[in-house]
Amino acid sequence: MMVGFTGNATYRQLLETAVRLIAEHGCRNTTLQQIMQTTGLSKGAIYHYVKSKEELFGLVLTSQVEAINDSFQRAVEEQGNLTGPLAAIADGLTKLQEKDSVVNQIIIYLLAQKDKSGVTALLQQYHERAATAAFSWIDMGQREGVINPKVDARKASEHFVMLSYGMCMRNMMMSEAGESSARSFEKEDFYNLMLQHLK
Amino acid sequence: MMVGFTGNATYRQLLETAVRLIAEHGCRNTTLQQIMQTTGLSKGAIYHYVKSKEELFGLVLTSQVEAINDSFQRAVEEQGNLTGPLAAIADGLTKLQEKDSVVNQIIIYLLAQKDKSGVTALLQQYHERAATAAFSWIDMGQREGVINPKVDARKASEHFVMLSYGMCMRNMMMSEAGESSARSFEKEDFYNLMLQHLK
Amino acid sequence: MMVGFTGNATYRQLLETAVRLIAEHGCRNTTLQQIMQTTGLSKGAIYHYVKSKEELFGLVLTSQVEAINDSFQRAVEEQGNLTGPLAAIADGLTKLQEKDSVVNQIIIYLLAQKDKSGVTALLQQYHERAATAAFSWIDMGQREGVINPKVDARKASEHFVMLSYGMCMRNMMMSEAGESSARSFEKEDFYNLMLQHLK
Amino acid sequence: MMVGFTGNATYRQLLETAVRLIAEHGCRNTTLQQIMQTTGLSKGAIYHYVKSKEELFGLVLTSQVEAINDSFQRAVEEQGNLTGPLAAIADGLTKLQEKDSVVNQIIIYLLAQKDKSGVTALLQQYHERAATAAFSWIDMGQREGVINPKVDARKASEHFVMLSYGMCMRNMMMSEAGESSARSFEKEDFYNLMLQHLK
DNA sequence: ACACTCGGGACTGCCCGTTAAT
DNA sequence: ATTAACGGGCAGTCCCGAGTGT
Repeated sequence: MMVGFTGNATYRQLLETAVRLIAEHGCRNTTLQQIMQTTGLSKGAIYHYVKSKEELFGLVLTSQVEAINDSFQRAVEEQGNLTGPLAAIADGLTKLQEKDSVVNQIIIYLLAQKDKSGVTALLQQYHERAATAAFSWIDMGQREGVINPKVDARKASEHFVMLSYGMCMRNMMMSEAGESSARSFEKEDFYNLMLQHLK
Repeated sequence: MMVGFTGNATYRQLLETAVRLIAEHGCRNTTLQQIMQTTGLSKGAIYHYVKSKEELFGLVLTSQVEAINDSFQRAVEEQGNLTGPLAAIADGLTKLQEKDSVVNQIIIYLLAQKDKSGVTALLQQYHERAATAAFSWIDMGQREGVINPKVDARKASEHFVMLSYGMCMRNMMMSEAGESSARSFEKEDFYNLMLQHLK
Repeated sequence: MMVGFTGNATYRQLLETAVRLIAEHGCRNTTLQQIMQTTGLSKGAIYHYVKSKEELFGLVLTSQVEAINDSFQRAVEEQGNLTGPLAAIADGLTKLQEKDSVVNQIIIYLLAQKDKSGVTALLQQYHERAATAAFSWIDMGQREGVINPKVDARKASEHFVMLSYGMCMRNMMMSEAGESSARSFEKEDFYNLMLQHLK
Repeated sequence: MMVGFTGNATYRQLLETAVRLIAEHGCRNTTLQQIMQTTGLSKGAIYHYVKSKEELFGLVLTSQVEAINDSFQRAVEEQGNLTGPLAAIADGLTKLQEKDSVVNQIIIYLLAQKDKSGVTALLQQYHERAATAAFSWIDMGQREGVINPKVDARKASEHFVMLSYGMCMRNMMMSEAGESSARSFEKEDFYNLMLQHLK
């Protein structure tokens, strides 16, 4: 269903509106009525493109991930302006978990209703995509000699993705907290951890 | 509001029923109507004890965590029947993330609506509790000499909690998946990782 | 669910409004929104009393049947002003099938969605009630000597109910028809038929 | 609109699919989407042949009736293998009311929305067709001397059709019932009744 | 203080039909 | 003559508060 619409104007409008509303009000508060009102589309029109609110959000999810991956590839190609692929990787991964990024909000939103048919598929799709992306990044690093070739790229990528999930959850939980003792594990810690493993 | 009811019969019935229904149907599908029907209580009666569905679930959450921590303490006291405190720690942490445990379901459920007033507090409460528990476990290990005293117990505990969050999310996402290449990171990997860090 | 509300004011208002709206616009066009608007009640209020639109209509159905039966009993008690119990019976039965009576509209409406859970029960309930009413009428006639005691009251009552159903359907089908050749079977034919059987 | 398509392939596919889906899921649950999906036709294509769901179902109705009448004519021609035209008539009429036959489901479905424009016409059409069929059957019986020539064929046919309607409704209501006391009026009773009247 | 009935408002999913484009 | 796109409408579900009685 998602195929073929990619270039459609209203379809893109739908996705963009969803992103904006989610960023503004969160997933749960982004109702179909708001989307209808903002886009000017009717309920039937929306249901012509997506078959549920969840699918819409899932589509937003993948599109965002795609964008992040693209920006990573571009960053690598431009090279040099980053302190090396390693930093790019760290940056790519952390981008996936910024406290209240749309991506994470959607993941949690979907996770909370994975009993609904179809939702699990969306989530697995995302995980697979994220894991392979991380894998390709590490692999690229190994070819270029910046990452120890002995490390199991597969396991390491899974490990990093999981860490990123963990940071996401923790950050969501601690957002707006005192931040005092909470700030004990941050981006740089994540970066160091990675270095330790990839040397 | 939660104080003073702890010993009340109907209050306990409420919690137990909630646990059972969540385990059976998941958080989202556990509606107030079902709880009403199962307990025989009326809507108003329930709201007399808890002021929202979220609070109820939060109460369930902490009660469950309490139970897990107790069982950990007991396990340590009995000692010997486990291969050492380290294994007990790993066990304690993994218990917090078994695929579809009630605890994790509730966490995700709450996380998905942390914009609601009060929910964030519940989550922070949980995180703090989990982190301090992990900290106390590591600390205990260091005193007994099984864990390298040089490691920063604070950071390590945060790290482990995050890893446990990550595994939780990944497992929820991949549940019912082909499990073929998915089984690349499991309990033993977690255990090894811990050993590496704590030596 | 219907028990206990019988005396409630809003509940009665609900039923009465339903009857009126059905009589005016038909079952299908009587939407919940109209009911809400007319009664001034909210959706939640309505669903507090009935658990579906069908149940509401079913409740209307039985209440109407009850009313008809009552009016029959009263007619018999007053006696004399009718040409005898027989005519009263004929009148009672025909009242159940006046072309566009609310009763028949509801029956058809429910019949058209008897696949929905609970609807079948409502219909059986109605049929049973109607059949036993007819039976009691015939029985009463036999005791008073106006009806041949040899006839099987059970069978005859079923027969009459079925005939009444048939007339209902036919009349609904032919309503607004030319009425020319269509008027070949009417109330008096029904009356004669009954006489023939009951002598 | 229905004229001219009779021989068309996709048109026939449409009808057949409708019959099958109705037989499987009932009228109400046979949605346009299902028909689209099963036939592979698009919404526009379907609406090119019929101008509403009701018309489609009406078309199915008449086609089915036609088929029944044909089978009756064939049965009469073969003669002898039946105990006489009378039995054939009874058989023909009862075939029109088998509990959950597609025919009756459609009739009820249409009856429930006879307020819609055009639906009444479809129903009258059906009734007329059924009544004249019954009339011709009785007439045929009188010419062959098996039916008392004194009976008013017109009235009798109307009577029988109505009885058949009544049985249809009753059977639909009582389907899946205890069948204990319900089984008081069945096919043979119907047959006897006919004999009584036609002698 | 405690318990509950009664009522309110919001939202999702679904479905049928029509219009513009080809 | 076939399709994609779109428009509205409706039922059912849910969580919750306001008012009532005890």
